[in-house]
Amino acid sequence: MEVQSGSQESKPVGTFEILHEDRHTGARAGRLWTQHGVIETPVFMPVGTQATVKSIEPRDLHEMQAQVVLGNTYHLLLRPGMEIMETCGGLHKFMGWNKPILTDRGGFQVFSLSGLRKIKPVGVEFQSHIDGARFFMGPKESMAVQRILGSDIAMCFDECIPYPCDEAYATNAVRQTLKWAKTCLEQPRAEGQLVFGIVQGGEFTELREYCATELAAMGFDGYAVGGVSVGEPEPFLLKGIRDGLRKLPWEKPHYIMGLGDLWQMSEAVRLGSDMFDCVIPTRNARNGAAFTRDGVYPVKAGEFKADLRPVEVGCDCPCCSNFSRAYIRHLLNVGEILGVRLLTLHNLHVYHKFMREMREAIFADGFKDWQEEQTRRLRCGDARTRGGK
RNA sequence: GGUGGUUUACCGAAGUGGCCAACCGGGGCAGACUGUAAAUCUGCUGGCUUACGCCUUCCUUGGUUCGAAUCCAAGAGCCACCA
Repeated sequence: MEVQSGSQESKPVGTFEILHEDRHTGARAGRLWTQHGVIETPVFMPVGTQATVKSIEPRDLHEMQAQVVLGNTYHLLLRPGMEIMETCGGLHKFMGWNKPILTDRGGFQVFSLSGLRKIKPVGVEFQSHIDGARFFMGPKESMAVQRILGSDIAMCFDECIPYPCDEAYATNAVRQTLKWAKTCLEQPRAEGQLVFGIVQGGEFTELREYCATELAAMGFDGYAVGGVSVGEPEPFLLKGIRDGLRKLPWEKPHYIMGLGDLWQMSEAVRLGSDMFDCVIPTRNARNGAAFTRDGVYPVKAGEFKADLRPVEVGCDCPCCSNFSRAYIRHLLNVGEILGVRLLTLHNLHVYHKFMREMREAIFADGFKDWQEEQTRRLRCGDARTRGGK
């Protein structure tokens, strides 16, 4: 089937076009055609684990020009459950979002809920974090759930290992991941649903290269690098990305899972990555952190008690256009939900703008300079005093 | 005017002779957060110190005691009832 883009063009679902490659780096700007529309890359995908990007709604997402959001297999299977999801006609209809959705496969919960599961050859025995009920999820179950969810991009069920992790364990996890990837690929899917394979391998270069090579041979619609940003020091994180990308087909979309530090994303783009997701801008907003192009700062801090400047000077998001730091700080400190919502809007706005600028810089063959400038600001800038008085 | 009660750190509130620089809430401050068990979690919240520790504290003053936030006396503030 074919999809229409903003212009009158149309291409088959699953097509990934690299529109331009930066002349001086590995960065590229592209377009991924999905069942629910075109995704322009590099792209940041807000995380909407439980069928909502916490505290905001689709209208907000459209306004900030979000192109695709995440949903989570594990969490949505537990609640509301697939019977209801089927009745409601899938995740798009259920949550009122008509643009692309990528569903995470529940494999991350193998990592994040490590105390509540047992890994077996055919899948993972989970114990629900809600009521303790035991249930099983393997590649087949995960894909079945993602089919019902009807996401545009389904992720392969895999084993995400922690950091640190010894080589023997990592090797075994890669073996498992590859076996499950093959099974996933054989499962029935929703109409137009793409499937991405996930490279694991921890900090071990050969393992990651091996995993990537094997996955590439299976022929996925796109590829993800997983097992990064699981608490490892930044040099290991970047190494994991480089190792993961090295053997992947260059012409397919590259998704770095869970990566959400602005500078780290720019670095990953420089190496040839296209897609990112992360809870940082949303979760940290709820915890009072304001993201700016000059770094992060806690708006909750007392020094902003009477600060009339917007959260970020020069920002045109709904939060900064209308409200002061003093007000946002007040809302957060008295526990008013509006504070959380406004700061979430701001942070996501910053993220999306960052991605759009990256894309422009790539088209202009100026990615290197752009990134250097951003690095200076993000890592050495003073977020708190941005814009002077 | 009389009788009874009460007074603890920013607020509330434990503690009623040594284990008390004083439990616990709230508030305040700081930090953490990378595919969401997260509008969460951690630390600090008398002074000086990185810390060990030292110093000054539980309304005020005086006393009892080896030792007092804790017991006694007087005073002050607040509360209740009686006149």
